Amino acid sequence: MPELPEVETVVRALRPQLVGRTIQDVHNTWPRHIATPDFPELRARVQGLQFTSLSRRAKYIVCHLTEGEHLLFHLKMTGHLAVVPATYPTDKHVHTAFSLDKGSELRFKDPRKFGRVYLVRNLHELLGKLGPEPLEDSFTPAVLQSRLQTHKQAIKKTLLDQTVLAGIGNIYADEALHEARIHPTRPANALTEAELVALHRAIQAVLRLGIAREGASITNYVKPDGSKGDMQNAVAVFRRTGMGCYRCGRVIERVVLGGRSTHFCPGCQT
DNA sequence: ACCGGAGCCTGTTAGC
DNA sequence: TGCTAACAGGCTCCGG
Repeated sequence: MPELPEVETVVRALRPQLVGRTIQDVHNTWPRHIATPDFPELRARVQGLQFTSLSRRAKYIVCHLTEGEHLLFHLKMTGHLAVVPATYPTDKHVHTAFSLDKGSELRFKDPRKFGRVYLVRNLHELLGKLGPEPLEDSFTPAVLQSRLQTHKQAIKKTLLDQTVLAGIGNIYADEALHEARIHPTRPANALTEAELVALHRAIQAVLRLGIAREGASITNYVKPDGSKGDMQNAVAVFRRTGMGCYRCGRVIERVVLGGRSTHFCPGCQT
């Protein structure tokens, strides 16, 4: 489900619902849902702790708790987080739930079971290898160039590497390359100066548009309240195979790169 | 060191 | 309609 804009949307929705809440208990029906530590230890360590703030790093949702603890969630493909009244009907795909004060519950459901929960004191252990955040001011065309120059593989594949750049996934990689008019199979370290500037601008533009439209509800993703985002109505190439390019009219093609569907316009991406 | 492919999972959809 | 195969927005591990 989620890439940077979707995860950012989730964080923004959960923040006012979680900050100030206290965790009273944790329930788990599928132990592997919790990556670290094991469930009994996680349960013991978070009981009584309070959410002090929420942030996002790459595609991780980071909950800062009292006592120096950090509760992280990765939604992977189909994860969904929501704060609901404890009396709200349950769903068979909720694998981990946090009972909060004031009768509410934070529920993590995930039909495909790829998503994970982490509890760490040291954030760097988990997040240290991630590349730069593409929407921060410090992310410049020169930074993009330095991140790409050691990668000769296809630019599409490189954009999905979270240690190169954080937060981009399959939708926004395809969209950014189309916006920048760059063919997805071009070697990452062979982009021209002008292309690097265009790609930098395109990455920021598509991610900002995705956030403004509260994410792309194409297959699974919905916001914490269950409603859809709007980015699916603004994509230029993603899952538009066989349809006309809005810019040049050529038919959008699909190829598989690094095992992932890749959509591009053969007319204006070179 | 790099690259492709399998694996993790279940649900939905496309095709016969 | 019903079965099967392909596919899914992520990421890690493994072997060549």
